[in-house]
Amino acid sequence: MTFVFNERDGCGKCPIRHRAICARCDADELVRLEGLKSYKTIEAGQTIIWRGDDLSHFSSLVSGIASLSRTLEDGRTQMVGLLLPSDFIGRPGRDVVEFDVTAVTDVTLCRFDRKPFEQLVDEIPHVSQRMMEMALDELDAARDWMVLLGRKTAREKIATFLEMIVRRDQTPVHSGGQHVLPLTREEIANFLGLTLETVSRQLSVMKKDGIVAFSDRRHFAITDLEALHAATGDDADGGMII
Amino acid sequence: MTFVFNERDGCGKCPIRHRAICARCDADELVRLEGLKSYKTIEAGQTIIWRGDDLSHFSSLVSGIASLSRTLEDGRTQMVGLLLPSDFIGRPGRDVVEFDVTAVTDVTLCRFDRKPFEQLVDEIPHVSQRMMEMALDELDAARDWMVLLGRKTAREKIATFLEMIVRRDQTPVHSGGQHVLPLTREEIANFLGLTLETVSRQLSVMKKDGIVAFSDRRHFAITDLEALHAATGDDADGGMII
DNA sequence: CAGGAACCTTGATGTAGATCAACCCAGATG
DNA sequence: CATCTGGGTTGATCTACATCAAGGTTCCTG
Repeated sequence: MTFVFNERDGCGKCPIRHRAICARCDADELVRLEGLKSYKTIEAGQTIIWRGDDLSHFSSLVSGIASLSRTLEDGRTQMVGLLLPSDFIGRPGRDVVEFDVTAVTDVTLCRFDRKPFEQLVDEIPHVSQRMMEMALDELDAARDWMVLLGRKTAREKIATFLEMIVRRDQTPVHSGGQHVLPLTREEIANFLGLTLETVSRQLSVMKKDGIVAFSDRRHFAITDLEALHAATGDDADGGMII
Repeated sequence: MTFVFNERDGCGKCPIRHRAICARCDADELVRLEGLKSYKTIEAGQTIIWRGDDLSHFSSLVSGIASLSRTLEDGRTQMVGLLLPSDFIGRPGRDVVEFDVTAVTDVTLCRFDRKPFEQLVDEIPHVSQRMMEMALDELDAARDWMVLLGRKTAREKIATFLEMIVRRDQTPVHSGGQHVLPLTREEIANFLGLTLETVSRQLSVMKKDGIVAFSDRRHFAITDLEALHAATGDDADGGMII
């Protein structure tokens, strides 16, 4: 399966040098992989890996956004994760992907071969510790999302989604409170277990309620953060990890 | 957060000796924790840990079934995982639980203190490797469940649930194809993101369809496995990991 | 063995969100 | 500049599931 990890405090450059892989490893240890890396770019909309494909190498997202999803035979699709820069595709121990990985925007990957990577995991204990922690964080996030999918109303789903986008937005100086909405209405729907019409309607309602303001289809600002949070259905402290 | 791992090939005794913790560690390494373990039993229905509680020790399920769930302020609750014997409660690196852990049946735990366990993870590389792999398996399972919660119909949810119960049933000789249903209708509903009435109705429909037969409220047999699978909405190969 | 209590089933009705459909708008393309 | 295309909005209608409600079982307890 695809394993995704999150490390937003990296340098933004090639993740081989990232704290993502190991905050405690010294340079020597990480240099081992340098020679094996290669870059690849994928256009928005293209599928990076299909469910069931062989996982010949590991990749780390350098730039762009990708999604992890599954589509049932009749076309219903559910997104199960969003990959942001420094997230990771591939997992040690399994050689087949369980979900489709698709480029949401143009994407650059830094790839390296499986074998040497697995060896790294095997030989450098910090790496598997780090990956364990990250897998556990992802697991928490997935379970939070299960609560959303199973029990939240359309409005709560949208509010939770917007709050998540805002929380994850790393835009240095949040330019006038403006945030980018990286997904189409349909993609949001597939993320939230809704239809695109419901997403559109609920966003309209929240505009009328004075919670969000769209300057354009892809850019919004939160005009009432309190109200947004109240609309999520979560309690004060509770928060997703991702 | 609570981390759960699955190792069905253990000895069924105290998990300290389990392959669950480390298949590759030698006896000496594992013996270190032996002195620290203590047992605790919890009655069915009791909460083992509340969300937000301090995680003073790690536990491993010796017998019984527990659930992992979250309840929203207004009472809606969503189960996010089922813990079976040899599953694990607690995770290195975080000291607070993100979900409620509740005993579904009477439960016996084998507990040991956090600090020594974290040290074990730190010092014995196989352990964190093993835990990473298990966390990744859980992650796959959680994502499969997200597809169910977000996109499947009530009937598909029930069918998937029954299929999962059957797959996980370790009963040595599946006594006449009989399986135990360990959850009440309400618990099933909370697992599947439904109401208990819908669960009851869909089970009735599947009885009429000749897919399941209940000998009693808690015991059933699958009378048409083909049809059961067809009703799950999954494709032929696709399967949950758990 | 009588009386609860917890659990389950089934029916009637309500409703959130899906589905179907028409139209709008912005950016690409010739 | 016209037109086309891929989103996006908004309305009308439908439906799967929730909600409300009334029994029915099973099992526990005195």
